[in-house]
Amino acid sequence: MDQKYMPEKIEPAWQKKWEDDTLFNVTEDSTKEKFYLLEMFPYPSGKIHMGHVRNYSIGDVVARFLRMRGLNVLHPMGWDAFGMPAENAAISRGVHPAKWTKENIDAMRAQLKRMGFSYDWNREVSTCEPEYYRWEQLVFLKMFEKGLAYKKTSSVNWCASCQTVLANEQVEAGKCWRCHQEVSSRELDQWFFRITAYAEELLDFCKKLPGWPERVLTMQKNWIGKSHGVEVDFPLKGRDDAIRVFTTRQDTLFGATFMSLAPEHPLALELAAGMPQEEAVRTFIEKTRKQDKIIRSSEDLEKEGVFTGAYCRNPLTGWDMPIYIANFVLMEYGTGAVMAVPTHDQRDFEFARKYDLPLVVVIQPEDTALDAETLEAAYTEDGVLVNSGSFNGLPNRQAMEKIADFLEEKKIGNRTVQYRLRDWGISRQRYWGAPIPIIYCEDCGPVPVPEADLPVTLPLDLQLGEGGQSPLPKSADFLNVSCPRCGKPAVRETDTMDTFVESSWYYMRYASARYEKGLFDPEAVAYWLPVDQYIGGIEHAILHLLYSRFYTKVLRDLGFIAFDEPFTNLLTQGMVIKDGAKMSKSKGNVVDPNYLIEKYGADTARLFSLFAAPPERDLDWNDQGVEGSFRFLNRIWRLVTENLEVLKNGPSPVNQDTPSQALHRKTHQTIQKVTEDIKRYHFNTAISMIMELANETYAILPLREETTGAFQEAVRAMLRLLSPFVPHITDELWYQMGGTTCLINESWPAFDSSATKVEEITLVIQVNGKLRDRLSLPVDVTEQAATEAAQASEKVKRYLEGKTVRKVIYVPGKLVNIVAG
RNA sequence: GCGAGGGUGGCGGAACUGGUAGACGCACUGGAUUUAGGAUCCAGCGGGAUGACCGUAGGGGUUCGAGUCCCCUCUCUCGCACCA
Repeated sequence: MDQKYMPEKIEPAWQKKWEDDTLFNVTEDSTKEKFYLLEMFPYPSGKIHMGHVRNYSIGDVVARFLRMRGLNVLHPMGWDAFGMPAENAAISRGVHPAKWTKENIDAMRAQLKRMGFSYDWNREVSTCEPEYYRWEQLVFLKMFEKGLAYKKTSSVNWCASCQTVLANEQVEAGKCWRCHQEVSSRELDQWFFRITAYAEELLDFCKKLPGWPERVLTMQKNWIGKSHGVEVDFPLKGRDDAIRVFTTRQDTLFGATFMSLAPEHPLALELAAGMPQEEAVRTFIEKTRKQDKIIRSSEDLEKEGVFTGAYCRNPLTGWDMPIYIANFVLMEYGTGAVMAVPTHDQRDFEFARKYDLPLVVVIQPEDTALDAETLEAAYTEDGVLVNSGSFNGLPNRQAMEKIADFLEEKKIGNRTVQYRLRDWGISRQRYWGAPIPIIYCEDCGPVPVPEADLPVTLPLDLQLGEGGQSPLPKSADFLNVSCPRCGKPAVRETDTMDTFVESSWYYMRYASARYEKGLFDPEAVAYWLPVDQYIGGIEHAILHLLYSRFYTKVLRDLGFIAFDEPFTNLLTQGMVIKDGAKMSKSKGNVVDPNYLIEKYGADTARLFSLFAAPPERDLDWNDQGVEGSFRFLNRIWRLVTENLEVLKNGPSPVNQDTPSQALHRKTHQTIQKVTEDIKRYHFNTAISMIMELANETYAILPLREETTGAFQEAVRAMLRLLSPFVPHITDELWYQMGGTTCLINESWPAFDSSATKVEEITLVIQVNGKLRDRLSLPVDVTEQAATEAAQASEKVKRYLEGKTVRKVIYVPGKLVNIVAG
């Protein structure tokens, strides 16, 4: 009696066999073409979710497919194991972060294995292990040496609920990216990575990453925010020095009527000193500095300022310009000083109206004169220069160049570029992270930990504080050391590194995960890296992907590696949606992969997540759709098990009868289509083509002597084509049919182009572009014969009645269009 | 506001360089089988007054022919947003 399809029985058995046979473990092999396929590693939260199932199913199809095509495929998995949820669990449940993390990793590893993903587990990496982060500390020291890691006091983003600092990239619309609480600002002594030193290269290589989605490159480009402009000196009245401003609108220079300084500008207080305004200026500066950073940089903040009492001179007009302190001017961008052109900048306009400052129109539309008195908003469009001395009459775009030339000639200013990108703040006032390998000595200042003393191990015997504060500053054992330079008592840095540092290089570690002599074995890295295909969520478009690109360039410049970009091709998969919303606990629309595996098996979970939508789009989860995928696998199961005797024999040659030839053709068309579709990551259409093949294979039943060969061929191809998607059921059926090798070690089926050829084609006949008939004609029909056949058609004749044929369009193999009127 | 990407049956989605719109699946309808339910199998399934018509957000254009190319409008999603 045939056995029912019971995934819960066969799947674990195959997973065990794969593991026992170390089927997925790879080594460097210079005789084979390598392919490094990587999916973003997960944070070990304890359970996989549908996003993981989808991400890793996509990756596994590609990995298994390329393996079958003969490539040496590196497909590793690991854990982004540092981070706050571990600390939160420690606080709420009293478990140590290390224990919590380890248990979660064990649970998730088991789940991933239960999904049947083809990872080389020998290369598993967990970033919270000293064997991993010690190399990150080494890189930190090298960066420190080169000035790429440095410390400065600055106003930083502070998340009160997470009790730590956030990088600019980790603040989303004023809220913490992780806990979504309001972010405020604090003055803190922080470590930074000098990512701005690579701004130009990070931007430039956007053009050199053709394998990345346009969307991601655009987001990175916007984030880096390069703008071209000029720096201009405005001489201070009564002093020898000048205020330097950055502007992208040098064409409006003649309209600059006052100056705005950031409250943090070094000259702010100095200029007001001794003036009647001094007290007002001091109060204003204090007030603004106390103000929340995010509120301060939001557009709807009322523009406010205060006059310093000082003046500078417009270098082109010679006018005296009052100098104001303005709350909307940011010290971190440009020079912290802005020349104010109220007629052509909306912010300056509002400011000028409020404080009754002069307005001068210098650009206006070609045919309309603007009146500064009655202007209701700044005119920011293009136009022609007026009130601008010798530049009058020039279109402003041209004037930009001319004025820039003029400024450079007169040595008043220089063309320059500015970036929006800021340096990456990596200090975190957290416990569960990689310690920053620095020691503070009263005499020597910050001293790097000697390389020989690495790693600086995170002590595991500490208890977390009540409010989530790091226990490191209170741990005498950790804290107290002697200065490596002078030997005097000193203390360790107690901040840990942002976890994005770990994820910036884990993909290199996989190349030689157990290597003990350095970050990685240079030969292994030279063989495997860069990653050929990276797959992950779009939410990392800026954060992780920009940091990784930066870190790669740093490692290159430190001499560790020879490539420029870490990920040659990037695929960003869409979210998993249910009932119109992203799956989330708060929405209550979460589907647990465990439940799916129990009810339908891993193969169904994989199949549905690949079939329901193309990878880049959001996937709408539908329980009935899952049933459909399960049903399909049952169909495949029965197709094989009910014809096992026939399938065990053979394969015998395909007969020449019509049904056999039709199935034979469909088999080879399917091989061709599925191969092409997997190559371009159109898994949903690949699967639907296999479904069609299954339908046609069923249609040939019941088997007769002469159709056996075609049937055997179709089934054997079908199982191999399906195996990257649903590896368990296909291996099971393959072995039942007498196979002795797992399908991942079989070769991918080749298609016979002569088999896909047809003798007859359906030619579409149109009259004036409208479909009127379909004719079955030989493939090699001549244009003349096709045209004649078309005009002979009864259906077509009716439409031609009373009309003259003016033209006939013939597209070989497709259609005949008769133009008549 | 700026930038990017989308709008195709009841639903998820197909359609390579312009050439049969709606593959495949879900849901639904009818039938077979069954004591019944489920499962399975067969058939149908864009709309419509069911032979000549209309249909890919709406409007215009190019073309023998447009979901696909061009222009305008609407709409949704995402990213950035006082960056001088």
